[in-house]
Amino acid sequence: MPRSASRSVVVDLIAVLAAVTGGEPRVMTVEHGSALPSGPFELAHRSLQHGLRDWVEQRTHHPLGYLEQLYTFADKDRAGAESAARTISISYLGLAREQAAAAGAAEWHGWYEYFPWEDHRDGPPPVIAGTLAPALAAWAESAPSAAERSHRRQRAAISFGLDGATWNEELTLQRYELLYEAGIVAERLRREGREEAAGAGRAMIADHRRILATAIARLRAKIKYRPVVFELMPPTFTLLQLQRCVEAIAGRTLHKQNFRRLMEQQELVEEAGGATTETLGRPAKLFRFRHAVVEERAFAGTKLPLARS
Amino acid sequence: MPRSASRSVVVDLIAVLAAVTGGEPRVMTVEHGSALPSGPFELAHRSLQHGLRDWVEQRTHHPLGYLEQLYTFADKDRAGAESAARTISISYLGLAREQAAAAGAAEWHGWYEYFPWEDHRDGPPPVIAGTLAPALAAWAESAPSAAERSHRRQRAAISFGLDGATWNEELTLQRYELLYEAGIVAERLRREGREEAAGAGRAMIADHRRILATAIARLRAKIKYRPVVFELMPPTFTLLQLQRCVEAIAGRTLHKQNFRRLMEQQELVEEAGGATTETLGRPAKLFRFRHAVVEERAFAGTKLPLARS
DNA sequence: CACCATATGCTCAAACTGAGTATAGACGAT
DNA sequence: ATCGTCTATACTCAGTTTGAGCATATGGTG
Repeated sequence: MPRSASRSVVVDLIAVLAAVTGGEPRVMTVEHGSALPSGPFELAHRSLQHGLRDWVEQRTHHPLGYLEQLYTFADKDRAGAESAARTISISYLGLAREQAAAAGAAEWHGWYEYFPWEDHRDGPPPVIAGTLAPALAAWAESAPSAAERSHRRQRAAISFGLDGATWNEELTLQRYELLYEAGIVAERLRREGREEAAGAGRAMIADHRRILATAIARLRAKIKYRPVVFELMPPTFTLLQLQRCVEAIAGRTLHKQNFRRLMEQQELVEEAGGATTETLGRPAKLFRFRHAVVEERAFAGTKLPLARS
Repeated sequence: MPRSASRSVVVDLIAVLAAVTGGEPRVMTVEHGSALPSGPFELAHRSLQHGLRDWVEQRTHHPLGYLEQLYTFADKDRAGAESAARTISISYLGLAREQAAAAGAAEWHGWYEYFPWEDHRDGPPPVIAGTLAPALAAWAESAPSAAERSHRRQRAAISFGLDGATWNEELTLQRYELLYEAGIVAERLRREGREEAAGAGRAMIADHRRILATAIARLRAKIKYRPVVFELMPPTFTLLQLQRCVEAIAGRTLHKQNFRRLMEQQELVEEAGGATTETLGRPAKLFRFRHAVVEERAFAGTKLPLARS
């Protein structure tokens, strides 16, 4: 593998900016919700991270709390027939607070518009049993061999929690890719010049919806072992607001008492004094995030059965 | 952020190929251990992943079990003074089996050569107390303000498990970056034209050691919630061999009985029949990985306190 | 002032985890 | 032949964590 320069490659950045407002997770879009914000890779910036941060903060007029690299997409056929040149897209996931999301002329769209099957907060959404499950079943049956049919059925069942399998909210990307492979989402049909299907969520240009699926999957996984939720919250909040925010992202409901216990025993929050009066019922205490713990503790991932030293 | 093409960008791929042989984790290198294998981004391949896989398999003459994208590095000053053009490096982490690692003319180096402070299998390595801790303390004391001094001390203590803090094996990248910032690793000193320090591990060209640190951190985290160890094992193995492999990667020892229980209750392995005679003492049963479980189960990440539906 | 809605606290059993002790099977030395 | 050593495998147990219920506090509303 000799070292030689490969030119004529276009590099751009794509940002998935997420916020939770009014109990709904939203993503910043352009082109009336059909694309994620993107732009050329600027040579001027010291680092990718800095360039993107500057650009985002300029656009939202608010500091951006959290930013991490998501994935670099470079498959040959990802842009569809639209572009001839090879494009590499480096995507980032950013988290913004409520106020930031509300302000400015930026377009924010609820991310379940694009993935209606991902919101299980009120139980399994009807689109699964009504549209997706039958379409996936048809796709499975259309396989050439019996082995392949069985394999497809199993993949569909595991991804979508069918046939008694339990729903796993972290499989967002696998689910989207399965629907793409099965020809159920519009992006795939569009590629092949066919009619667009209804009921499989709102489409985006190129592979932007796949990038959004990647972001959702990453955030759903991350929220469980790093205290990133707080990047989405206002300075003070009630525990229920915090729980609602996690639920919005995870797309499922949590056990209230256990969620509280978890927050308290991890010492991630402290009372900020005061209480909300806006809500009905007994007023809830206000809390704030203990920034100190992030520094004090190195948030470990999961555990291995360690031996004592 | 108008759409416009940015040319004159060099894109290349860097592979971190890991294997565990003889209880030591190793990484494939070129240039006598001073660089990771890399090459230009080929436009011909259908996808990044495919291109890299072909190249690696050609080189090692063995199928590559696992391959995932690691990170895309694009900071302006990462290549040092050596290169004028802006380079983007897309790095991948691949796992190879023992045989693959042993065969061929490829150079494999133990990764603890580069990170001697990361191997805690025989307790905290002497290099920490002997070299790193004093150097970090000096660096902390050299800070201009008291607040900064205290902050530096805390960072060092948490990263390296000093002052009673517990060692967290997943912080490999943070530790390397801290040592870089403190001017303790050779890469930093080299940049500034100073003498190279001894005892802080073997250096690599450009930012290759940082990329290796990223790979180690990722693998250490991943091994806990995805069954990727098996990609490093031969077809059949004893449970102790499996444990030694995990220990080699994690850089710490595990509790034997609990490790076994974990393996068995997760049904990740099944008896392959037969036993090893090579070892002293009672022969150990041979096991094989149950590939089926990967398909059957969607390996969830960590847990949230879910409510029943 | 009863009632409603939400917040917060308490309890308990099932599951999981860390870690110890005991037994089994092969080999070599006495 | 037997004993000791070494490793593998099995059993046990207490402390902790988790899932989930019930109970009580505290405000507003009719």
